[in-house]
Amino acid sequence: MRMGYDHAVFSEEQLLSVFRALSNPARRQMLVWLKDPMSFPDQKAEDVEIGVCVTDIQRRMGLGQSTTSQYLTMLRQAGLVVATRRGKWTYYRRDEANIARLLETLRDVF
Amino acid sequence: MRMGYDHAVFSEEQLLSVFRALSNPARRQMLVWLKDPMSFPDQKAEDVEIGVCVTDIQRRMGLGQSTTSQYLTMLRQAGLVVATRRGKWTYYRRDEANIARLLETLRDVF
DNA sequence: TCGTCATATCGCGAATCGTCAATATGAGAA
DNA sequence: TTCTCATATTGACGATTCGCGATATGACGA
Repeated sequence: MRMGYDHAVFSEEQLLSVFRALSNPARRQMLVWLKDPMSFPDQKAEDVEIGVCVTDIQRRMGLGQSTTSQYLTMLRQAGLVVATRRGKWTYYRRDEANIARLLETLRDVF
Repeated sequence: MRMGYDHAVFSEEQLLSVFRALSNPARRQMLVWLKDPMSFPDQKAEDVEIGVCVTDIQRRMGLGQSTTSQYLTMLRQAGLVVATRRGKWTYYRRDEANIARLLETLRDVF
């Protein structure tokens, strides 16, 4: 018995949302920075696994609050990050498993 | 002595043009179909290495002539395909070498 | 030199994107 | 309940994209 996917299948729509999300330098930057949550100045070590909160991401990105929130929503809908609500904060972290099988799928396009 | 790149470097601008080019189902389809030039109905075996001409691509895509030409130009500027003019025809083929090192670069983003 | 064919470029309207300020929602604190 | 903070949603508006038809360019054949 095994887990995960042999051959990840993404719908055209899913693929579209992924490429759209990535065709913006700010959103790509978020994704790269989220690889290392501790690289955010105010990140607490105990929250590393749950992710980084929107305000911290916003400050580092230098974008407006609403823009930051929207971009994170896009990344989430594209399946690139996962959001977890805890108290009044929403933490975002990369969805590494999904990103991995996405990279696998890209071999079909590339 | 070796050839190629250890660590492919793409500028932010180049990456942007790549993701923009791919964030359109029609352009992605072109790229996939171009993997096998002989899959185009009127493709001649002797032209396989040089690519497929615009008209053949257009017919298969079902897009307008100008749209097809523009999309191919985008794919070329993104470094995903190469154009070769021969007589009145322009043949397009995938730039496999560049696509390969692009896929390598994506590991940094993903 | 003409006419024709293959391709590229231009110009367009409709749709979407980029980003913001303003406002709404929702959860703790008082 | 009421205030405040973190986040999400809405509305706006210029910039860009989508795909087209019309037109320009460029190469060949007559």
